[in-house]
Amino acid sequence: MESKGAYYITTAIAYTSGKPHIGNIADPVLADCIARFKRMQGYDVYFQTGTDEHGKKNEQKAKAAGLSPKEFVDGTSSLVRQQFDLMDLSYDHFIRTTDEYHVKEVQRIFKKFYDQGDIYKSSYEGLYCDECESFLTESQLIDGKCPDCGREPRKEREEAYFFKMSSYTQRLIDHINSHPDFIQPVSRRNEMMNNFLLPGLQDLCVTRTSIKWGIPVDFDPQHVIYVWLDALTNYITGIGYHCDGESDELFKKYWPAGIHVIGKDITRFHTIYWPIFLMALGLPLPKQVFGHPWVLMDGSKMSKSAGNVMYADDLVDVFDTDAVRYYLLRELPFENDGNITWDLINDRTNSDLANVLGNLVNRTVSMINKYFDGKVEDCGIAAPEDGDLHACVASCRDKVAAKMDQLRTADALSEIFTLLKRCNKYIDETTPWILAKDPTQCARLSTVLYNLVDSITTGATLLFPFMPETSVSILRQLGTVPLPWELLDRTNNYPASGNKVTDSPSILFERQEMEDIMKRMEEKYAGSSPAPNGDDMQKKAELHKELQGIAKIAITDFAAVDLRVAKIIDCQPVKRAKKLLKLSLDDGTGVVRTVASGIAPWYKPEELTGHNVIVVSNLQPATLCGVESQGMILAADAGENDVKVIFADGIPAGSKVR
RNA sequence: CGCGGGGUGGAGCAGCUCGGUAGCUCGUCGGGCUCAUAACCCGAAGGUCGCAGGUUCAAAUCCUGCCCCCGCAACCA
Repeated sequence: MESKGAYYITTAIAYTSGKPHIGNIADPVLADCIARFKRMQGYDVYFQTGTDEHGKKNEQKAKAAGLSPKEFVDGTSSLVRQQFDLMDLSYDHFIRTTDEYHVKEVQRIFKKFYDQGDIYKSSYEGLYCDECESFLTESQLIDGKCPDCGREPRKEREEAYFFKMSSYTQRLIDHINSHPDFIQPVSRRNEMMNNFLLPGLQDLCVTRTSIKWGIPVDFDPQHVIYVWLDALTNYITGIGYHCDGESDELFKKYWPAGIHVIGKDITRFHTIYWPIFLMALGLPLPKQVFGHPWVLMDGSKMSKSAGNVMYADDLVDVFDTDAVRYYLLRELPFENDGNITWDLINDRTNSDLANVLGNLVNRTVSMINKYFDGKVEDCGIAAPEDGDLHACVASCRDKVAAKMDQLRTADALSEIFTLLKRCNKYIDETTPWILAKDPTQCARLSTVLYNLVDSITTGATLLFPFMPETSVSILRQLGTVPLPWELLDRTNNYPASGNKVTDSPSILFERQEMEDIMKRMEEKYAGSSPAPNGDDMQKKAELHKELQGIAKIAITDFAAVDLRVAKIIDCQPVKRAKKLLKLSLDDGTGVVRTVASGIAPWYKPEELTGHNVIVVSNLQPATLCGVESQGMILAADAGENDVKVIFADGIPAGSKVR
């Protein structure tokens, strides 16, 4: 097949602070689908993904785990890669920002920017809080004080390198205006223009001295190159770009990228800073940046603290890789955030994959075995009802391609399923089981079944980018191989005679009931009790996992926490704070203890006054929204978005809790 | 007045850029069929498109105000 040209596709590189959840996986799955589709169309595709490994968060997590930063990210990077591989991603290269070639090239790029005047050394002057070791902006201050600790910040200058964004702003605005497809979806483009570009860009601080775990500026090593210049450049370092020399063949062939697939939250970095870095390097800009929406767990953002995280490996255990891929590609919307729950994915898998697709293949193969001993043959006995089927099949390829051009994987899949449903309908129209009873209709029956096999072959071939394993499996059962792209808009591609379908058809997707799924998850996380529905089951499994994972402490550790009963003598809302209540407590000492507590959404001040609560009395004081909090009161997360204070009414103030 | 996104039949989504019979999937109900994974096919019910105004011959779509939800940020000690 003649190549239609090079196409370079990337995902955002995943941050290595822990195991990626299903929402993080959606991005590479989407990119993989596009990559596979482009390959099928005849493009010469290079698909890169990887991990972003520097930064303070990893530094801290590594320390907490008692590992060196590199040891830590080695572990999490391979965890990411495991999850990716589980989803059958066809990446050509997996880059790590700790890879030697990347580190060296980033340093050279930095130097080049510096030499040509794009980066200058200056000092960041601002208000600095010694306690929190961080710079604050005017707008962050609360009554002129640090919002975190309430201390008076002082003016401080810190040496840092800045990238002169302003000099490229107009060029970027012009580029975006003249390339309407550059930022997808369109709503993101408007957001970038109105909020960042038109008001004018500030120069970007591109180094830190407070971070150690990163790529040092080689000519000024106490500075570490800050995340975006490090992370974004992976797209060119990964294919062998050399800023002060001849780039590798790979780079010459594939740059500029056809598309960067990213999550919507990092659109700004990919559509403003990244293009400007590229302009400064004198490189062409990527053709397209797609900031896709998120996958939400039952309507809210997945997060470990909320306990609503779903992982690819758990889902694959239950539904298989292709079903999970299918769900993500079918349900991840284009504009708005999508939703995932165990029930939703099971419904989708049962109705689309088991009923429509799996059953179609199964009934077709079964009939051919039953009536013709597995042999497929077109005896050329056409009938009027064949026409509509043929038209549907022949038009499918271009409809799917049109949707894929717009990155609408959900709509593309829906086109393929229109074809599959048409096949099911064709079976009803032609009633093969009736033809089979009439020996004179034998040739017609054979043609009907041939038409079915031929149509499914087209459908299965088109399905490949979405569900590669399933596609191959269907074609194998039909005794054939994928069709070349050029033939997909025609019918009668299947050999007119000679091929045989498998004599032992296998079930592609088993129908599952939620109860069975629960049982399996229960076995996996033994100890959880049966649950009434899938979401609940998920929560229990997560909770069990969480409790297993918590390190045991010694009794002396617990003894270090001083808990006292205290009476709430007054309670006031805190101005400018939505969640905080300021409590005045009598802890038996006679001195009023003030505690700020984030319970305002659940309690009115007057409901609390007079009650006794348990307070952690020896907690390091901290200031929240200008209120110095001397301790914390105990409360429980009683459910989804519900907090209950633990009352100790009837116990005298000052009593020690142990 | 912090920034941003959203509210469409029971559920999940599309339609909104460029106004003109509200579409898809699941579920429900009724019918058909028996090759097949209680699968498949046909039909039906079900929506004043968050609320209130405005522009217009015409508004889910454009404008204004309000209500509610969700992210981020901040304030969960």
